[in-house]
Amino acid sequence: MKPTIKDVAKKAGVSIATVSFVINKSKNVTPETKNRVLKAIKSLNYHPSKSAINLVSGKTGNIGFILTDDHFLRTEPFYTKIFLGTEFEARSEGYYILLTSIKQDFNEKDILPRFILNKSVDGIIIAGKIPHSLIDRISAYNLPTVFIDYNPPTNSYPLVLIDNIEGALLATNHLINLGHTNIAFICGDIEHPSLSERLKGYKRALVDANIPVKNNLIITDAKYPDRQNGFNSAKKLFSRNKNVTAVFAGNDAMAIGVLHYLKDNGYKVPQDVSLIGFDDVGGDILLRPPLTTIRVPKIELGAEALKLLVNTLKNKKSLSKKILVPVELIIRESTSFCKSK
Amino acid sequence: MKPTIKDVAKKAGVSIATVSFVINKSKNVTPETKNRVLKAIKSLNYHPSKSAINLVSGKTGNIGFILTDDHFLRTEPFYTKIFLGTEFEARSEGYYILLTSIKQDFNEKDILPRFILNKSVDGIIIAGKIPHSLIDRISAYNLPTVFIDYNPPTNSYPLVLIDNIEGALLATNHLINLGHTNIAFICGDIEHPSLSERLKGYKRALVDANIPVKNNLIITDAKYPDRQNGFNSAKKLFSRNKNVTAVFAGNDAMAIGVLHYLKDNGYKVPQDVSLIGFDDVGGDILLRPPLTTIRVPKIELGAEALKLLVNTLKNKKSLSKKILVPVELIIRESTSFCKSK
DNA sequence: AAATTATAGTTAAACGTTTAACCAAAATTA
DNA sequence: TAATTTTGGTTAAACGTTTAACTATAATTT
Repeated sequence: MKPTIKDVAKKAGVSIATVSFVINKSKNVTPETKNRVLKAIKSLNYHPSKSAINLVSGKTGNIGFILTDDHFLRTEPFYTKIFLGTEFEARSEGYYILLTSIKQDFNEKDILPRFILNKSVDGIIIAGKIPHSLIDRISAYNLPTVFIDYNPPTNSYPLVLIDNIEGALLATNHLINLGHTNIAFICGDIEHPSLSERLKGYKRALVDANIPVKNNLIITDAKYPDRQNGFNSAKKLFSRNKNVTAVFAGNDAMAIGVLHYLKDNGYKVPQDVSLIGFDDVGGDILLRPPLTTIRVPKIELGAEALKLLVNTLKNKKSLSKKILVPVELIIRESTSFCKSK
Repeated sequence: MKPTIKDVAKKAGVSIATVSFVINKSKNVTPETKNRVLKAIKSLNYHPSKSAINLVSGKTGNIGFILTDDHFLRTEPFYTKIFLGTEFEARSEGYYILLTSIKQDFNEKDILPRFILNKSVDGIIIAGKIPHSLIDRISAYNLPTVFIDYNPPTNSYPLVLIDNIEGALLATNHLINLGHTNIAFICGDIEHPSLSERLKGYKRALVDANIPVKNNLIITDAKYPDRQNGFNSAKKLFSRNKNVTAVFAGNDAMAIGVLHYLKDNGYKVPQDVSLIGFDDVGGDILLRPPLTTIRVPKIELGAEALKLLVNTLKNKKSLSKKILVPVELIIRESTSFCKSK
């Protein structure tokens, strides 16, 4: 049978309270007894019962992680990496993560994640854009909540966001520095704050460089920003615009779609068209040429969110912080000097 | 404050035991009192405390799900879908899933998943191939364990496996029926039981059709079976074999790699070469032509594993069952009649 | 009608911790 | 030296359930 604190106490010749004090580093215990207890713990291979701890503390030791299906299953392991970051950080903090996915079109009829209904979590991390109605219903349970890569318009939650503006500036300036002036911007799901910020950064970079912002070089829609969308948008762009020399895609998935379009239509990358993405999902090793992109530290995003949430849980006071994780320009082979001058 | 069973009891005018009996459908309770209790539960929005239940039952209500990093992060959402199946099924069974990833090169020094060390799970599901040393160390904790898509050579665990032989027969016969005779087989990680079975099925189909099995048409290695590997293997195959008219790749990822190679080298699919994969991961919508493949019901794999594990947990006796989930031939556009006759 | 059994419910112990309240001995202060 | 404080511990209550043991009443059997 699993050893309990009683077994440890007996073996060490102390009361169970003392064992508890040793484990939790509270109260004063002589180094001597402390060692005896520690030795007993080790020799019995004792691990405190989570259930018992949870029962007296009123906590669950769990944190819920919510993701939409499409984010979880998308080809590029963007959100899965974020989850990994959270899970990894949770190990050191002693929390377990309950991952659940919800349908992207979650509606009033759908039932909330079970861990919320059953109050089996101490807090929640929500990664990516989720429907409004869901946010409202979750907030009714007022569990501490942290959002990753999504800034819900209504409420003021702690946030862990990508420095999208900076990234977009980096990307656009990179193209400008290479001599490009006919720089297109392609992006789906433009209602998403992260993506609309990338558009904002793109525009700002152009303005700063005294390059006019042309609307026919900007292809955006509200559809899911995946490869297919990138392909379609590229088609739209190039069919009415022959002199584009560089494309900044809102994320790598769309950039890959653009790349497919360009290849299919005889454009050479980067000789004819430079292409830059965003995210650095780097899944597809076969991609030729390797994609220049803006690296988003995905593991870190997840880890930061967990830290933020744990802080909130410990301090009780929600510090409503907003963490902006920095991005980095990764130059590979899909961008080069503008030749068509 | 969260309502407890006491609050419900008081509100319904019964003892807490009666409330418990109502919840657990045990013992006799008059429909009348039952309704009173149910109404009280609803009006208070009462949810039993997991911690308390776990404490008295000695169970945790959690199930651990172990996956290697590369499986979790691979481009094709194969194992992620399996996880989704498990998680979904767990909802109806009332379990929570603790997902953790381990390094693919997990070794003696690495520490076991926390939920095992802390005994925070009632059972474990392991998806995909994992290192031997890990299996041994986990088995020391003798937690009920179910394997998905991997049959560890040493021990006799309950298994949920893909019907790989049947799938390979289906795939190869499909090509044979289209008139192909020079059918190649390409696959990495051939030590993996699932993949070596696909090879076995390939051979059997050829033999059954009186087509000689030629070793120079079989390209296998021990590397991870991803797109890159498929690309490399195709290169190897076609550089020494010009008359191949059909390729059966061990999984879709490798098939996609093969497709890339073929496209890059002027082969038309399916006009020059028919190509069939396995898994039906169907991630990459941009893939042209759409891949004929063997569909593996991934969600079902995960769900079956959970059911199997829960049964084991409830019956106490490990029924050491082996579930073989059926596969299905999905004909798309990457295969066609053999023209070179 | 008496004896037995089934039904519907209650009481209280147990699960494994944390922690407030307590206490004796040792150390410090006056 | 006596009074006070600190140190190093113990005892026992509490957390929210389940469930064995019990009881009173109703239903059934003889």
